[in-house]
Amino acid sequence: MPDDRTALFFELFNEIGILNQLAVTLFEAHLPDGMLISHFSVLNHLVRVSDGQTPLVLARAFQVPKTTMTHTLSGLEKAGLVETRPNPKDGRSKCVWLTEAGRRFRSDAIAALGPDVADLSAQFPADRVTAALPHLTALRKILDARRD
Amino acid sequence: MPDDRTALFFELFNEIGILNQLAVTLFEAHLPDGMLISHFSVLNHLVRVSDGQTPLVLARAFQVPKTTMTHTLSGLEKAGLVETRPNPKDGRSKCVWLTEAGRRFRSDAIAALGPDVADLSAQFPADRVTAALPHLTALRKILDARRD
DNA sequence: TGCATAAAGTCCGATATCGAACTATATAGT
DNA sequence: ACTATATAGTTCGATATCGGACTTTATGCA
Repeated sequence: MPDDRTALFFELFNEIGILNQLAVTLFEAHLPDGMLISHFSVLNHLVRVSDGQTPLVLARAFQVPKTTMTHTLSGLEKAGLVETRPNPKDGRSKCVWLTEAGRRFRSDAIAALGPDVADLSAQFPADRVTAALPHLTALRKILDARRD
Repeated sequence: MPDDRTALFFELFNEIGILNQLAVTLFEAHLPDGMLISHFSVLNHLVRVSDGQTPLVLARAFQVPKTTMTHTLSGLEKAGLVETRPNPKDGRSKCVWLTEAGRRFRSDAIAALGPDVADLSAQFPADRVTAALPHLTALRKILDARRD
């Protein structure tokens, strides 16, 4: 009966999947060699929110399994973009800190993406972003809460 | 200077990435054993749009590399959900056709997802979907056109 | 017609992702 | 304090994804 509604949600998620695909491809084209969106996203998150967070908190922020976050962080650490220290509050845990190189890498990446973003925002004005974003955020929170 | 705009787009794509993650996880939880969203999405596309399309057309529809589509289709074919026949118009090419099992699989999957979607649409009404969707579609088309 | 270039699909190698099982530490209940 | 259970993180094995190279067939141009 609410087959229309089902179809509507499928269409939404389909569109989200394709957009994600396109955005990842676009962004990764401007990142150096082995760096992926997953790496950049974590660095960006650490700058925007704050560093010193634990891997598990980061995994939850991006909604990826913790094994995936372990792998991503090990790549960042090997590249010298983050460093980890024991969590003083919890012996099982670690905290992830940005290095200077990590901050620089993030800045450089943003600068490299600048022209593309400028181009994009010429065709897709900021007010359309701000029109769509609250809906997406709301939906994300609902899905997030369901995942219990 | 338009650093705000850059940040805004990053936020949008970040939200899209997380939503994609959540949606894939939610959907795959209801698919049988080895079946993934990639498989379901292709079946759904073949039903909604039409079957008989070539792998390359499908790859473009989902914005994935053609090697990925080859792999996904081989999984579907091995499972007996699609079959391929030579393209009568082009000797290099094949056409992908749904089997009865493929149509049934897609129906069953949708039925299995029904309760979740119903649940979701109770919390996130259809008009919010229809409010957000045109923006996403427009952005997708812009990104799509850029990729030349 | 013949030849150069492009396009469709596959194969291969590298690696990102992820679930399951494991280790070490914390927490809760008695 | 002691034991049972839960949690943080890693390791391991399987596989999805993807870029690059290759094969085969089309197409464009002389």
